[in-house]
Amino acid sequence: MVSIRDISSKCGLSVSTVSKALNGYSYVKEETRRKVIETAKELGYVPNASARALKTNRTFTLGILFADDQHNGLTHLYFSHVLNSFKSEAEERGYNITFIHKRYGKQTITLLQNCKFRGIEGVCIACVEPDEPEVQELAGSDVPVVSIDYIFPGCGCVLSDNRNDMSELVRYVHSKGHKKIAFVHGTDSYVTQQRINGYVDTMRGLGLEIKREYMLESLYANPHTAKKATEKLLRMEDRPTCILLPDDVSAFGAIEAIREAGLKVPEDISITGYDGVVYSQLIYPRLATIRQDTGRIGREAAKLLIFNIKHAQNPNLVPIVIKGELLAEQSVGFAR
Amino acid sequence: MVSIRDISSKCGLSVSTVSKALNGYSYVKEETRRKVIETAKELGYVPNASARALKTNRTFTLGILFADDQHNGLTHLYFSHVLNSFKSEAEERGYNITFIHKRYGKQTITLLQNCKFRGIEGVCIACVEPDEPEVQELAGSDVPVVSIDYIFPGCGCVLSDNRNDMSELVRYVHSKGHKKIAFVHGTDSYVTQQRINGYVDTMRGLGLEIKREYMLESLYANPHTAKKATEKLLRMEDRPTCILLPDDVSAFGAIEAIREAGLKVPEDISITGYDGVVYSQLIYPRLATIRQDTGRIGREAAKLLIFNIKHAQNPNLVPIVIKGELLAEQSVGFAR
DNA sequence: CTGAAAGCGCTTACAG
DNA sequence: CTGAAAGCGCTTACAG
Repeated sequence: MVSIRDISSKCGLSVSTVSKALNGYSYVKEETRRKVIETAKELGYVPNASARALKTNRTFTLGILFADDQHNGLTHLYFSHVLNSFKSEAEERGYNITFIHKRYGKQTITLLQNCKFRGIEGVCIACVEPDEPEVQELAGSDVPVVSIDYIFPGCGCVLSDNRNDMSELVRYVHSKGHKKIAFVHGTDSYVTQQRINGYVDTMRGLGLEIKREYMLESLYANPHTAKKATEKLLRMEDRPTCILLPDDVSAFGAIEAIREAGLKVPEDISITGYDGVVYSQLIYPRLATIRQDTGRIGREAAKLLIFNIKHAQNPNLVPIVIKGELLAEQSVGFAR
Repeated sequence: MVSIRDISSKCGLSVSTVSKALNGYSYVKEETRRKVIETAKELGYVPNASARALKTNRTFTLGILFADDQHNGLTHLYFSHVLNSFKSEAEERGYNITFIHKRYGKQTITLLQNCKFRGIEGVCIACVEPDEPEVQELAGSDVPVVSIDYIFPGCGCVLSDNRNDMSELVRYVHSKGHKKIAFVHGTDSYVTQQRINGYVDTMRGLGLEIKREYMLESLYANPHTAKKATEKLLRMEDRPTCILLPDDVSAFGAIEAIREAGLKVPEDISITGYDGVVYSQLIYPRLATIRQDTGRIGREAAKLLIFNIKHAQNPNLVPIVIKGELLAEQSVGFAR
């Protein structure tokens, strides 16, 4: 590997001058700079990130912590979109992306130790069990953290506008004449709380009855538990005319249950999804849903994290809320 | 940050002894080792990866190059699954994962330079425009490369068994009585070539006519171009009784075209997908398709890459072929 | 079994 | 504008 020293001897200059010329700092005679750069190219010089990091204490590396309760990880349709835009934005700003894990050779260390070890400058936490002690430790450490769809005290965060988006969804369904609106919600979490609040308050505001039996729990992104919940709702004497599902994948499960019951969407019963993944718009009937602006969520998260790295003494902790978009599609019909 | 030097002074030992004790090499008195480890824990010592890498020339970091022609990147359903298992396997073996890109601060460098700069030990190339000069440069360099679904000369690779899987699909469709089998294939690539070969040879072997008009090109993972191609096939006088699509996402486009033509799957026309993504089994009719073993593909790629890093002088370049699984589902009916 | 010394490749005050 | 020197935190022959 050719080093700065090779350039220096070839040019007859000191190592420090070469370093300055290469990095464009301080005063270096234009001619000298040109000669150095030319020689570097000629020799195929590539700097050594480890050496630089050791000296400057900067790695320009952001970590991603990314694992949901069902271990979908990267295959989670919603979060893979968020991650994708996070990555683009971060790379554009000169940062590298890596994944945080617990391995250290053949041993196991904590997530925080892994970050320290590798000199990771900041971490984006998404789609993770926030109650895990190691995640808490990381979020409470001096490593800047930005979370998505969850609030860690003292950390920046980007949130989708669950409460208001949910409210909009309920109002839309109501505008189609529905009064008996069931809500199959995800398991308990910050997001779920927000959505339940949006649902309950809006129902109340519209003067609609909130039936305890109309609110069922199901795992996120799990069509099977969603199917079960839907079946339960369909069996009720006074069954709902519309079912709100926790996400689009769950909606696929609901559709299956409805079809197996010999019913049709939206003629016999209406449903909605959540997230607005591409598949929800490729089926018939197209799914009424909330399309999350995953591009903005990821980009804002990257920007915020980088900002907070630069302003570690005075980070921006105000939640950034990203509004979703109602897709008023075919799976909601007029209530009869 | 507490360093090895802090431990050494606290213990009254030399830095070298501390290093040896911590790393478990060479002879260190058991008592000494215990004292060092205890003090390290007490002080909250975490090693410095940059310093170690600078000295040992090893980063234990694998790079991912990952961008398809349509810039789906991480959101590509098939490849995100492959990546997910690649990541698990690599991390279990003590390697870190990062993404390769062209940024160097505010400047742009080549992919190979980025790898050299960051000391990346090996790269997994997936879902990329293999003809790009920078990708070629990387694949032809001394950095070990493993590719997925593509063969770079001199590099290891993991391939799905496109030719045989395609053949199995055609034979399955034929077993249901279909003779007029159209093939909407993806744009030209290694994978496409293999599948076309599988299609053509099997059709021929079954004594079926191969109509030039039955073979149409469409972008991968693009429901819109697939829909267009399907519409074209449906308008033909002598239209096919079954259409093979390039992937499951495309199949969604085909289904739309068929529905809009007032026809039904599989009663009026049969279709198949490819890849076996989860959504293909959540719709009605469930999609007949080839389910790729993305878990194995990713794991084998990681294992192979790590093997080739360790055996750089004598790498394993024999393609690893991973068979898919035929899902004989509802979207193919009996030909009338 | 332990330690002194060199050095990985770079950056950066400091002096000139 | 240029250079000598120190040092980032670690590992590793080598000597004892």
